[in-house]
Amino acid sequence: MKKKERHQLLRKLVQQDVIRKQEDFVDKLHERGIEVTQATISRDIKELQLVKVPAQDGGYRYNLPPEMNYDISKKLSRLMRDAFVSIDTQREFVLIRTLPGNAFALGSLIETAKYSEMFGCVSGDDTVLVICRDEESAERFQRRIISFI
Amino acid sequence: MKKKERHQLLRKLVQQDVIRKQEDFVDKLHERGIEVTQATISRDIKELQLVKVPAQDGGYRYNLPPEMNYDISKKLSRLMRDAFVSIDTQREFVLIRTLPGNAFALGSLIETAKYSEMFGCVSGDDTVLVICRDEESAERFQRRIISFI
DNA sequence: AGGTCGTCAGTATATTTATACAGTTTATAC
DNA sequence: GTATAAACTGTATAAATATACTGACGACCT
Repeated sequence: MKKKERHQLLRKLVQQDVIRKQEDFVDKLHERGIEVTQATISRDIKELQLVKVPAQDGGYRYNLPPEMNYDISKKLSRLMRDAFVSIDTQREFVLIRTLPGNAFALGSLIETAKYSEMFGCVSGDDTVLVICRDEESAERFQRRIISFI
Repeated sequence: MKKKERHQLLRKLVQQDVIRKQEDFVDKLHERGIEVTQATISRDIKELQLVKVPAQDGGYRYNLPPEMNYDISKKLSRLMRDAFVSIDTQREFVLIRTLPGNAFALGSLIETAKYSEMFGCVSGDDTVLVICRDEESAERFQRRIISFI
């Protein structure tokens, strides 16, 4: 296992799992049979510029570098302008319709952005369903998404 | 000194000074005659969702929450579209020209965004001069700025 | 072969950060 | 007023993170 590969993996992990502390990374890697220590993770985090963000649930979680988020934000903006059709809320659900074939990409971006209002997200061909934490979150989320257009 | 005020101050400090660790906050507040301990700062940071970002210089610095940066990025984008006139580099300097009266606002935004390429920044009425770390940074910085248009 | 340089990672530890607990103040109800 | 609860902070310490130091490994020489 080379450093480069590990870095790749860390980026992936930080996006798909909730990493609260560096030991979580160590554990995840151990699960995959990769031996590393917290010290190495600390150095990796420094190189990758991952950040520990205080989360809305009172905990903490590691995240991609803020700069990357610019990119995500930009991509989201571009995609929304290109493929957005409509958005609607119903209780804690937000339904976003896109031009056919674009929903999956949009869903991925939304997932990566990890909005705090969001609880989960499924996407089909022209529809993204976002499940928020509650009704209020759903409205806030809708406003956010609209602001990208 | 109420918590609210302190939070305001922390936001200001984190933007205008380089805060490497929580003790730096404590020191800055002491300088202003405000008594606080690291524990309080830790809790404040959690509430304000400030993040400790690995910096390009090998150190660390605290920053505004990534979400806020979206805003800054958006504002920058809007202002650039509205007021941008031209941009040019010369060695490690980048000169941005804007419509009269807009340079100061643009400079402030650029300062807030704290681009790693940037060393310093002065703004007049229709001109922002950005001093980068070196020639390469200057070019990278120019590309970045252009991408906002 | 041996020698030198550079990268990388572990161990041990220093440094930094988070928090349990307790005390104080401030708001709210009675 | 007094009682009770909630918000806030410091102290002490636990927990988490960063790093000095060291050794291992490989690349590239002579």
